[in-house]
Amino acid sequence: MKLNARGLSIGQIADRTGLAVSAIRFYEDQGLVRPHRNAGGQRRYDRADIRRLSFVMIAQRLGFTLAEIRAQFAALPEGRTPTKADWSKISRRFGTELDDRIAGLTALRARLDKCIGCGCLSLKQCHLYNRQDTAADKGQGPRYLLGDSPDDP
Amino acid sequence: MKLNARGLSIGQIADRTGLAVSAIRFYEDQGLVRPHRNAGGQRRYDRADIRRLSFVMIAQRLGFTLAEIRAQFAALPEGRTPTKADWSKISRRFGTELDDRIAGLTALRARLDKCIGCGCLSLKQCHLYNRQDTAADKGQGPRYLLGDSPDDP
DNA sequence: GCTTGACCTCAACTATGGTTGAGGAATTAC
DNA sequence: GTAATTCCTCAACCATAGTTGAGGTCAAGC
Repeated sequence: MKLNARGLSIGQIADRTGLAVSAIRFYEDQGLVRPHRNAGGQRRYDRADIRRLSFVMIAQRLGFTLAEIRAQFAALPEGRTPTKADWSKISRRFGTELDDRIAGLTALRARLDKCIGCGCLSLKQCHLYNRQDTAADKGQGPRYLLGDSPDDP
Repeated sequence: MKLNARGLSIGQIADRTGLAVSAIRFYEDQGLVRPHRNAGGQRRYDRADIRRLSFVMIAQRLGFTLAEIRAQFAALPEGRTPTKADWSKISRRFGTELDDRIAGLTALRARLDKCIGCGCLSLKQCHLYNRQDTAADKGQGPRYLLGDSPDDP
């Protein structure tokens, strides 16, 4: 095996990360990784790119979209290889965001419980669906979502 | 306005639920609601369908896919209109499932914290990605996901 | 009875997150 | 030096969750 003229091939990266070659190319399209090219036009990756791609996998597992991950990656340094401190900072951001999401889900879960317990299914205004911060709510009054009409059985 | 010859039109259902007409038709394609047709071939809905569709909206908000919602709806009675008890039973199922998801996310969040704290970013075996119940894991040994090589800085 | 609005089907298009395959070029192995 | 891999780009396709528009029909108001 040759030394690849400095850098790992996409297949080697795929083996190291467990990602499919097609997924790695796709992530490049999405601006998540920027390999350089060798004389023949083939992609060559740094070792640091393995970390970058692994981080993508983890963040996806945590429920983040590629666009969100790309946005967070904007905080990584441009000129130099990210340090452990850079990665820790990003990890903490994801952690905070994840906390918010868990809190949101927990609140939603509590509302569901209230609905089950109080017969909300026939209430005029559903605790679960009204006055939420959904984009669709903007400019609209409360809707009768779980009740057919005010006195429905 | 005529009485619609027993049943609500799709436009009336859209007004009551806040859903787009196109979405309601799509949910029918997905097997989530089964309106009957009048003599002219137009869809006519029962009042109970409003509840059904509202439940779809709520379950989606809770993070469930249409396929999952359809699967849960299989527990609703075939011949008769679902009672409040039927809906409560389904709500509790979603609640339990939601609890599991929140617990899963919380566990993941804890692993992320461990990674941040212990310098996991350079560990051989990442707590966040190894030995998970992911389909991709099957038949494969542990991978060096967040570490480039055993002694990488 | 006719016009207007609501409804019909079907196909195409949106975004997200990729995979698959065609046809060809580069690299590696022997 | 040649054969086997691996890689390249580009286009098409998968699922999920719908929206949009074309072309045509049905229902309701006056």
